[in-house]
Order: sequence, then C-alpha cells, then structure tokens
Amino acid sequence: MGKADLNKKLKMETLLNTSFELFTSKGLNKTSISDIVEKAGVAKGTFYLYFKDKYDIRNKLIAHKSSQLFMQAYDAMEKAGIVVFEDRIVFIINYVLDELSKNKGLLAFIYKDLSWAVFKRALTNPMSEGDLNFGEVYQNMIDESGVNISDPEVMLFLIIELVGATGYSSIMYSDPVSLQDLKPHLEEVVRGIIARYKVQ
Amino acid sequence: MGKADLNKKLKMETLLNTSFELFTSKGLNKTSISDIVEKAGVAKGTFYLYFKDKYDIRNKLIAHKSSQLFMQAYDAMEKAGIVVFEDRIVFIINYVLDELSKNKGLLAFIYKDLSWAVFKRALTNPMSEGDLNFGEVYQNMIDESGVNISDPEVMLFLIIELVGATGYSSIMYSDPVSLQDLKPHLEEVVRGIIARYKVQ
Amino acid sequence: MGKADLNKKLKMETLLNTSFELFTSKGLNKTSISDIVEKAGVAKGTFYLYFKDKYDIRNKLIAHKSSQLFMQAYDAMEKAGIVVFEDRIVFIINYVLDELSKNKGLLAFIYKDLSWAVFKRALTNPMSEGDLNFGEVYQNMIDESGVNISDPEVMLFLIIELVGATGYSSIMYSDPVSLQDLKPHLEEVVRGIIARYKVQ
Amino acid sequence: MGKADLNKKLKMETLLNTSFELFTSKGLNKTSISDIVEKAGVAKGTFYLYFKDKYDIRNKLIAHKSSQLFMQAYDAMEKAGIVVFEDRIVFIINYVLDELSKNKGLLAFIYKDLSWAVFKRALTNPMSEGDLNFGEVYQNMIDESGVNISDPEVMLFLIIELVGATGYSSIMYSDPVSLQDLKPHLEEVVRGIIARYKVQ
DNA sequence: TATGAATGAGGGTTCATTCAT
DNA sequence: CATGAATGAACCCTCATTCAT
Repeated sequence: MGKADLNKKLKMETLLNTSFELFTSKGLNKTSISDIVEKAGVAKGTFYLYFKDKYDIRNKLIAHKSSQLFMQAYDAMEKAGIVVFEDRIVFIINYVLDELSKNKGLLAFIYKDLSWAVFKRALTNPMSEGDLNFGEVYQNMIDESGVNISDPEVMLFLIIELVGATGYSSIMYSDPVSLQDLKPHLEEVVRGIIARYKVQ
Repeated sequence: MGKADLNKKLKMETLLNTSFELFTSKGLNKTSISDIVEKAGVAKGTFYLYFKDKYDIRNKLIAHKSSQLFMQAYDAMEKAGIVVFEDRIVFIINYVLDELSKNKGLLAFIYKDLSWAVFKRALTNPMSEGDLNFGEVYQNMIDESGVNISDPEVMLFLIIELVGATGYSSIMYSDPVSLQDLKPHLEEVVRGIIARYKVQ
Repeated sequence: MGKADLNKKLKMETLLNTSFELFTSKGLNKTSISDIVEKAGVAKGTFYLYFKDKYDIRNKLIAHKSSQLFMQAYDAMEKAGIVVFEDRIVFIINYVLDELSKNKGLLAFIYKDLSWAVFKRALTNPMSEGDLNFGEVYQNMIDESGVNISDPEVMLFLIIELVGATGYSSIMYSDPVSLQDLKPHLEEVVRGIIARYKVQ
Repeated sequence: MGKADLNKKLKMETLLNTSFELFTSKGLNKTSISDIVEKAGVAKGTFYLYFKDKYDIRNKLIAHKSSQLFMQAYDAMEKAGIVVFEDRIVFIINYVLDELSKNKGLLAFIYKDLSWAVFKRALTNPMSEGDLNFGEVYQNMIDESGVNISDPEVMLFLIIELVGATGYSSIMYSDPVSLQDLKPHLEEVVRGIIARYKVQ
C-alpha cells in the first residue's frame, strides 16, 4: 500500500471515528456534516470524496460497530468455554446488553432507525476485513452444539427483536424494569423460545 | 363551552388531523410546520398558540392514535365474544398487526421514536375523554378471565416489544418473513410467554 | 391597499430593481441570490417569498423591461405623428435600437437566453397593470393603417429576429458594421420584407 | 511527430470529443470539468494542461463544429450540381437547418452565446488543418457565379443572423411556426435580400 | 507529463420562530 | 386571538483549481 493510499485510509477512518463520536453524543439528526468535518479537521468537500451523505456513513458505522460488538461477545463466550447452545445464546445476549448499558450512546445509535434488514445486512456483509460474518457464526454455533433448529432464521429474528426492544427500554429508561431486573425474564423467555424451535 | 372555546377546540383539532395526515404520508422529518399550517388553512403564528413544536404535536398524536387503535381492537374482540385470556391477547395482536399492515404510514409514525415509556404514557394517560385507558382494560381482562399473572406489567412489556419490533420489520420489509408467515410464530411464542407467567 | 400590502409591493420592487441592476452589470450567471438580497438589504429567505428562483425573477424582468421599451417607442412614434405602416415599423426599430445602444446592459440582459417564445409571452401577457400588450398594439397598427398583411405573425417574427440578432452584434461588437452603418441596410431589408407580405 | 506528441494530440482530441458530447447533451452550464475528465478517462489536473477552462474548450469546439457543418453543406451543394448563386445560398441554408433540427443539442450548443464575432472567427480562422475557411469559400461562390454583390459581408451577416435566429426558435420551440413552415418564408425573404444587394 | 486527493468558498434552499399589525 | 411577512442561521452539496507525488 502506497503512502497516498495509507493517507486516504487514515482520513476515512478519521471521518468514521469523528462521525461516530458525534452521532453517539449529539444524535444523528443534530449532527451536521459541517460538525463532522470541523471536528475531523478536513475540508467540507473531502467528506463527499468518501461518503455519499450522512446516512451512508451511518450505515457503514452501524455495520462496523454491530459487528465489533458481536465479535467481542463471541470471543468472550469462547473464552468462557460455554458449549450448550441455549447457554451460548443467553451469554451473548447478556454480554451485549451489559456492553450497551455501559455505552448508551452506542445503543441509541445502533438502535434508532435500525431494522432487521439493516442489521442483517450489517452482520452478513462485513464492511472491513476484520468484521464478523454473524450469519456464518450463528450457523456454526448451531452445528457445533448438535442441536436441530426448525426455523433458525425466524427464531433468531424473534430473539433479537425481543431482546433489542426490551433491552433498549430498560437500559435507556429503566422502564418498566431495570436491565438487571429484565435479564432473568429475558433469559427464561428466550429459553422458552428456543425450546419451541428445537427438533429433538 | 363558549363559542370562542369551541372555535379554539376546532382549530386545534384541524391542526392535529392535518399533522397526522402529513406525518403518516410524508414522515415526521419531511413535514414542516409550513406544510401543516398551509394544509390546515391557518396562519403560521397560530400553530404556536396551540403547540410548542412539531414534537409536541407528534407526542399528542401518538397517544391519541395508539389509544384509538387499541380501543378498536378491544371492541372487535368483545364483539367476537372471545373469553379465554390467551385468545384475547392473540386476537388483539392480530387485529392490531392487520390494521397496521393496512396503514404503513400509521405504523411508521407510531413506531419510530416510540419507546415503551411514551407508549405506556399514551395508553395510561388518555389525552381526550374518549381515549382508552389501556392499563385499566388490561387489568380487567386479567380479572375477568380469572387467571393469575405473576408479573403482569413485565409480561405485557415483553409481548408488546416483541410484537411491535417483529411486526414492524415484517410489515415494512417482509424481512425475514411476511406478516402472514410471522403470525403463527408470534402466536406460539406469545402463548409460551403467557404460560410462563401464569400462576395456577 | 393596506399598509402591509404597500410594504410588500415595495419590497418586491426593490428586489426587481436590484436584480435588474446586477443582471445588467454583472450578468445573470455571475449574479447570485446572495448578491441580490445583500444589495437589496433584505434577508435571504425574503427572496423566496417573492420569487421561485433567479430565473423566475429574470423572466419577470424581461417581460417588464421589454414592454417598457416598446411602450416608449410606441409613444414616441405617436408623438412624431407617423402614420404609414412601414414608416411606423422602421421608426420603432430605430428607436429601440438607439435605446439599446445607450444601455448595453439592458441589451445583453433581454437578448441573452431570449427566445421568441419568451418574448411573445412577455409582450402579450403583461406583468403589471401598466405593461403594454404588444400583440394588440401591433394589430391596431395594421388595422389603422389600412394595410393587409398576409401572415402578420410570421412577418413580425422574421423582422424581430433579424433586427434583434443583427442589432445585438452591431451594438455590442460593431461587427461587421456599427449600428449607424447597419441601420440603412436594415431599413431597406425590412421594407422589402413588408412588401412581400403586403396584400394589395 | 514523436510518440509523445501523438499521445498528447490524442488526449486533447479525447477531451474535445468528450466535452462536445456532454455540452450537446447536458448543456454547457450543467457540464462540469469533473464530468468531462471522468468521461474522458483522464485525471482532473490533465485538463488544465490542455485548456484554460470550460469556456476555452467551448470556443474551440464552436469553431470546429460550425466549420464541419458548413463544409458538409458545401460538399452536398457541389454534389447536387447547383450553380445559380441564390439557389446555392438557399440550398446551404436548408441543409444546415435540417442538420440542426436533427441535432438540437448541437444547435443549442453553437447558438447559445454565439455572436457574429465568434462565428466569423470560427469560419475564417480554421482551428485544425481540415477546417473550412468559409470566408474564402463564400468569395469563391460569388466569383464563380458571376454575380456582383454590393456589400457581400453585410449581406451575409443579415442572412446568417436572420436564418440563425428564426431557425433556432422554429427548431427548438416550433414557435411561431415549425421549421417546415418557416422554410418557404425564409427562402423568399432571403432571395429578396440578395436581390437588393445584387448589382447587375 | 500526468495524477487525483484535497481544498473551501460559494452556491441554492429551507424553516422554526418572531412580532408588528 | 390570529395573522403572515420577515428573518437569518443553518443546511447540504458542487466545483474550479491547486499541488505534492
């Protein structure tokens, strides 16, 4: 990679990082491209060399940050040596929820305007080389644990949406229960869902 | 109520209705106050006599429209003569989902930026006299059917968030499954959740 | 007319006059809306209360200024007591050319991007009450002088385009001849054209 | 000519051709230098090695394309074996008008901002070796046909401006008449003009 | 020669909000 | 109460031009 290419990559990352900071602190709507370039220390036109608009950079960030988060959770799970399928799912849920409760800006950012469609795209079409392909990882988890799931995609969909929506409310507003109070409910319900999709 | 008060009430309702039409057709972000007052046929300044800003009017509308929707669902359920608790919940879910799939503008409107907190406030603090207090209705449903729910609020929370989030994705993007395909999954999972909270 | 309406009319005229000054001195392309409002001493948004964009104000100005010019020419012709049809046309041509040679900014402005279509619209759909309807005036000139023209619109079209295009070149660049040298040529050719369309 | 020179010439021609395509399809104002270099497949900076700016390239193109068009018309006229002076002029007019009506982009391009001065320069100072020197050709036409024209340059000027301006309006807007309807008018008037300048 | 990333002033346009009437 | 003209900051985006490579 030449010097110019390196510089380009660097500038792109600066823009991504700066945008992320602003999106998570001020929110997407309140962040203008002027804000981004000013903070990043580049000219306005430079932004448009790298991204189409604010929503382009947002989508790339959602993909990247979600992937990062799941990768962390997965690594932690492996380190913990958990093998039973349900336990693995529950571990990942708890890990992700704990991380998000530590970083509410990130939560607000990846949750707002986040649909399953965007999410799936993010997790199955990694943006940078290191990014996780969660689709494959999920399939591996199923295969390794020897379980048989009748409708794996729908099951994952139900779990992610349930966890995401309730987790968001608990973390952001502690309403109707705090995250710590939510967790046991969630665990039980998630295990119940998995049970229904398991084919013995 | 005097003539002036009547006029005032009328103007307020015109603004609410007009805003609703615009929010559901163009979306909140793309609707300006100019759009609203022009369509409503009042002066710009008049808007500010009744509402603080666009978000003020939106919150009032979410409360009102959600309440309306649940009231319809509840009425339909009663007419259908359904008595078993689980059946009632499932009926309401299906009714609401069907209505929302017929009116995607409404779905986008009441779902975007919708948190449990806003939602609960909407359903428990009726805006106009006729609005439903869903909190009471829910309690009645439990009492009437003679079931015993260990944690009724959390259970409702889990169900509403699950149904809302998955329904949104299915209706708006048919991803990962269409609404019709989602429904049986949802019904089974919801019945499973209720079973877990039932105390015999 | 109320005070507010008067003020509105005044502001519109300020914008029109300011735009005209800038268009005729700097040209249309080099004149920005910022320039206009700054010189006019109004806020940027105000411009958009009165005009759609730069081209809207230009079209209105072309109509207005062309009308004004022809009205002057026509008045002068009447004062001069000229009655013969050909003499009248020649008089108007010379008058208009002389005026334009005194005001090259105006010439550049009403000629650039000026098509017969725009011109006809300008002269037949007067913008303000005082503006001339040249279509009627032309017809009157024909009727009054008792001549019979076989194809009056096409004849006028040919004459206007010929005079406009050659006049523009002569006045602006004195190329291939100066305006004073052009005039006798033009007069002779125009008389020739009229002769061809006259039905005895 | 060395290899480098050849390459240079090639690049210049690529830029000219690309610009012409863009100018005639999108118009001058809407064509940016970015558009040109992107389509031409060269770097931005390269453009400035060959041309001062957009207007530089435009002027060169007007000269070249006008010359080309007249050369075609002249060749066709010779092939048709027309010898009478008036017939030759009329033939060329009709040929050029027909070509321009087939290619409105070209018409808009060579007509907008086109003055007699630019035009004359284009036709009398050929840009590339093959380009026509219309000044000479015109003189030849007069000499060959044995006519005697009192003021040949002014006469040509009047004809070209008349034909150009009316042709533009007819072709672009069919206003006030279509090109086909315009032609007989134009032919008669042009023959009338020539008659006036002929010295027997 | 040729490149193309970077610039940043400047463009047009929108819009929530105010306030004199 | 109601009006709506006026504001002007803020927005996004373009683009001719430069210059280090």
